[in-house]
Amino acid sequence: MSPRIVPPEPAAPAARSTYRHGDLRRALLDAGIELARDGGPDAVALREVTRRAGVVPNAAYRHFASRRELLLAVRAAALSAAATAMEKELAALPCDQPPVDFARARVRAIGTAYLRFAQAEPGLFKTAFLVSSEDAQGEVGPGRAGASGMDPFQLLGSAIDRLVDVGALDASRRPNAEYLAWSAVHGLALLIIEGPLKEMDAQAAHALGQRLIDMVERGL
Amino acid sequence: MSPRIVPPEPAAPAARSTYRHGDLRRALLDAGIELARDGGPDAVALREVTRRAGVVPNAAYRHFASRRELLLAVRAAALSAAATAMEKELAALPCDQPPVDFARARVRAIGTAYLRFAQAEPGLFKTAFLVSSEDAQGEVGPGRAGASGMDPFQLLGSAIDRLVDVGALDASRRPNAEYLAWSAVHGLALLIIEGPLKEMDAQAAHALGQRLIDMVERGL
DNA sequence: TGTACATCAGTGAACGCGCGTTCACTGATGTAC
DNA sequence: TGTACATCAGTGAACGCGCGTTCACTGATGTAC
Repeated sequence: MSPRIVPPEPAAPAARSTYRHGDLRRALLDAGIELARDGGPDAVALREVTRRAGVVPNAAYRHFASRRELLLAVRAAALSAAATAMEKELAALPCDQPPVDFARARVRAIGTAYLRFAQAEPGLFKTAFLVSSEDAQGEVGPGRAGASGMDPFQLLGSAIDRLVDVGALDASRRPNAEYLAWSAVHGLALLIIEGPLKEMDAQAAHALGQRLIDMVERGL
Repeated sequence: MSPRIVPPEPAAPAARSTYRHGDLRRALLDAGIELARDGGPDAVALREVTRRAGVVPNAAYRHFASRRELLLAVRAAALSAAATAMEKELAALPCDQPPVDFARARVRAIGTAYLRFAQAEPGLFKTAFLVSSEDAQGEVGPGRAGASGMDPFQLLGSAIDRLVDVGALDASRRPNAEYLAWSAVHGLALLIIEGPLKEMDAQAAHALGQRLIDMVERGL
């Protein structure tokens, strides 16, 4: 119908009626999250993000000082999503059990959620937990947290604290214990999403995850 | 002295007297290993590799079909280096101990070597163990092994087999046990070289590594 | 209620970068006679 | 032992790509009078 030859325009952004965008920062962030979801942190390219938002590349600089700042914002969102997944897993636990069991179950739930999140959202997982800490330097703030106001690492830390409180973990073993637990699930998550366990089906991976968490619980 | 103005030539490659190179494949591979050592797998760029070998970019195509093939060769070398580190750690173990202790010590030694290798050679470690398995598809062969003829994964697998042989691990727990052990050290290695434990000094990291390996031993 | 103006979000064009890869070539080497 | 020739390792030049970032601009918005 249209006499104009339309150049290839994959996933044409919703045409703006106004000159101004409305909420470009949000749109850029959403596009960044989408890219991270599909391709991990390396896929978050400033140019592609603006393309998806239907805006010229340098427009991003009104909202982010650099590609790095955009990536950190995306990473915060990914951390927040992970925290939310953990909170959800925690909320599903039955409360009517002995405190020791409950405390142990909480730690298990966090590990399980970590592994599930890695499998369900490998791109976001990598963005949240595989960006080198020097790239992410000096960024703490909110935005990384779930509804509880805690980020994933804080959730794990407080669950392990509780283990000590109820007497399920000797206080002498407490220091750095979160890194031991985290190491185990972190490593398995990577073997599953990028490593030799990639071909493993979700069910078998979940079973292996539970064995891993058993190992941590027994070994901590 | 020279009247010619020499353009900036960082780390000038040894000038060739002959037209032919001699062993360009080896030179490219060595340059690739050096780049991987300094910057991990992403740093292995075909152009930079040829630059360091003092050769024009497309010369690489006489020896590698693509950048990917070069990277796989570098990765094989990195795996081989890791295997050698493990063999060295194994060789240092005293043999005059009960078989159960010895078998356990072997597994510990492999984990310890894995963590030491990660700390000593983070770039090579990432190249060996962080390249996604689909990027590395269809590449097995030799060149990944140490003197024993086994690659790192085979070394771990056979150490765990021995645990079963001497009765230190129930056969029913054997399947996939290597992935549980691997997960733990893999995760810690990453937390140390790229994650929040980056600032930890080598000594503290080693101590934490030993605690982690204790945990695995107790929990397997 | 209407006009002048400052603000500043998004435009348009361009920069230089390094990358992987392809092409037709040249010239040193080693082999066959 | 000496020459003709095939092989093939490395050259030279170019391609198109996508990237991050900078510049001077334009035009819609909201505020002050």
